[in-house]
Order: sequence, then C-alpha cells, then structure tokens
Amino acid sequence: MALAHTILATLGDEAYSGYDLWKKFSQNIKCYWQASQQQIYRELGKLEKQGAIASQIIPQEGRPDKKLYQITDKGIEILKDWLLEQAEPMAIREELLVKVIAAKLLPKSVILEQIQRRRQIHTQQLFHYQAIQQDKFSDLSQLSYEQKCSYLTLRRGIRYESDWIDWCNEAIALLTEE
Amino acid sequence: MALAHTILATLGDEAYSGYDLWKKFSQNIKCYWQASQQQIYRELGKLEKQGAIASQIIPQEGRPDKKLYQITDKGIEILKDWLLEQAEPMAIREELLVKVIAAKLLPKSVILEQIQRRRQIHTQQLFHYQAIQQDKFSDLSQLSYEQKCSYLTLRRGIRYESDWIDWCNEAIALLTEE
DNA sequence: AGCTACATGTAACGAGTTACATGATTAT
DNA sequence: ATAATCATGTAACTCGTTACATGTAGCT
Repeated sequence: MALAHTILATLGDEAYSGYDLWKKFSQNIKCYWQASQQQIYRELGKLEKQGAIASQIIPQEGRPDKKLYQITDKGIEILKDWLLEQAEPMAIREELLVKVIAAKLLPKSVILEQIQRRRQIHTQQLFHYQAIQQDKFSDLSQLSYEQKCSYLTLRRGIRYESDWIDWCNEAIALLTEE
Repeated sequence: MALAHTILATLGDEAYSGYDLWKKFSQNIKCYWQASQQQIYRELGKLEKQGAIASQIIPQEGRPDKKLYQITDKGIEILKDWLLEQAEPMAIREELLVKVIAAKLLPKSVILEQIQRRRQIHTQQLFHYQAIQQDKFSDLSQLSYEQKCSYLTLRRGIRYESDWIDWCNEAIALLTEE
C-alpha cells in the first residue's frame, strides 16, 4: 500500500506529473521507496479515482501534454491516518545472500566476482549520496524540521551503502584467507 | 524468482517438508529471504511439477502425513545456472522512511515513537543473531568453506540490525536536539 | 475447554515486473 | 541516421499477502 503514500507524501511538497515523479523516484526517493514508471502511472490513476489527488492538464509547445497532479484535502487525511499506523520493517529478500548459501556448488571465484561487483555498485551509490549530502546538507545547524527529516532518509541511504561495502570487504577477506 | 532458488539451496543440504522449510525460513533464512508458509507450499508444488524436486510421503503416527522433498539433479543444474547470473541489489521499500518524509503533518512525537519502536525491534533481532553467532560460530578458524558462507549470511543480518539501531539513534538525537 | 504445534492445502486479491504501444523534440 | 529525453498509457504475468479450510495430538 505504501507506494500510494509515498506518492502522496511527495505531492505534499509540490505538484508533479507522472513523468516528474518517476524521475524523482529514480534519483532521490529510491533510497527509501523503489517504483517503476508503470507502477507510478497506475497508482496515480487509482489515487485520482479515490479523490486523494487531482490533476490538471498543462498543454506544452513541442512536447506532449503534461498531467500535473496535486494532493487534495482527502489525500492529506489519508496520509495522516496512515502515519499513525505502526511501520513494520521491510521484508528482506537478497539474492546475493541466497547465492552465498549455494556457493559451494561452483568454484569460489564465481561468488567472489558477485561480491566484488556488489561492492562496486554500493560504492558508486555511496558516492552519489555523499555528493548530495555535501551539496544540500553541509550545515546541519541551519536545517528546518522538514529538512532534517529529508536529511535522515539520505543518512539511511548512506549508512545502507557503507554497511554493504563493509560486509563485502569482510566476506572477501574471509573467503580468500589462506 | 529467487524464492524457488532459496528453497532449492536449502534442500541442497537436507530433505525437508513444507512445514519444516517454513520453520527454517522463520528462524534462520529470514535474514536473507522472507517467505510465508503459503508461498512455500505453492513454490514446492511448482518446483515438483518442473522436476526440480521430488517428494516422498512419510506416514506418521498421531500426526498428519509428511511430504519430504529432495532436490533432483535437474534442480541442482537449475541452481548452478542461476548462480552464474548477476545478482542485483534488492529493491528498497521502507515504510518508516516514507513516514519520516511525511512526518511534518503530525506532532513530532508520532514519528519519534515510530523510530523508537523500530529501534526496539532491531535490538531484539540483533540479540537473536548474536546468540546464534556465539553458539555456532565462536571459533572462525575452524570453519569449512560451507560454514563460512553460512556465517557470512548471519554477519549480514548482524550488520543490518546494528546499522538500523545506529540510524535510529542518530535520528532520535537529531530530532530531539535543543 | 481452549491454545499451541503439527501438517497441507485452495482461493482471491494486491503489488511488482516486463513487454508492448505511440509519438514528438533535441542532441550527437 | 539514431539515440536519448519527454510524456502517457494498456496488457499479461508473476510474486506476495490475506483469508479460508481441515484435522489430530498434547499441554494447561
């Protein structure tokens, strides 16, 4: 259900089109909620039917028309009610770890390459988040409550990537010793 | 797709019934792959149709019959092929962080309670994993390759829970300062 | 008498993925 | 030319969740 709420929370700050939302998801939001373009369009349709958001069509020159979505009062109420519900930790489904369990079936190099590749992916993602941190959150003492909340989601992303890099290093060390 | 592979990897060590597998998932496996009892039964049915696993019915006294599943040669081949495919990082969908983004809509205490609750959940889970670590992996120098792999999945769980606890502490500190 | 553990399933629904479909503009 | 970006959508399918369904044994 939380894709709907993620969209509502994002529209709480500013009006977006489906395409804009998708780009926001691809850049910032993905450190706490991942969604495909198709999912976003489908969810926007549902939310509009429910009356949680409203759209207006913006004609553009030389480009397809844009459907700008805004959150409604009803949408805000839905968000508020949802905020009070207890948030459960996400379900963990990590393919790499399943491969680690099955690793003995093939030469050690196979799993080591998988782990090295993952370390690289997380390193890149970490650099990306760190750049945002330096760019937008260099002075913590000046942050508003809202900005602090936004900063905390970035911190979660930074911790997550760092932690994965550390695990990859630990795993490579353990599997290659002697 | 990886639920099927998780089951295959688990059956690689030992034969299990659906019920046994579910308990294993609930205890150990959940640090890398979460699945419900219903999902496991459904997947076992599919895997048997494919010929990746085979079952034999074990009559029991005073209890319902048991269907013990074993991996077949075909199942092992499926696992091996899958091991060579690149493992992508899991999609992150974390409700708590969406609530952090929407937190400004309600008093600060609402989000603080959510974060405190999460800290408690992760602390409990961490204790559980640490107990397993002390129990089964106290002497790392004696581990076989297979045991090292199993240990690494536990290490991933321990890191994950610790990292969440640290983030909760950071978040509570930032949101309650002054 | 009621709860937990054992043991296996079906059915309906909701969420996520992948493929298909269209079409203009801008940059290389 | 052709690729990327802008912009929106439908359709089919798989995966995950929730509810329903059944029945025994052992414990409190």
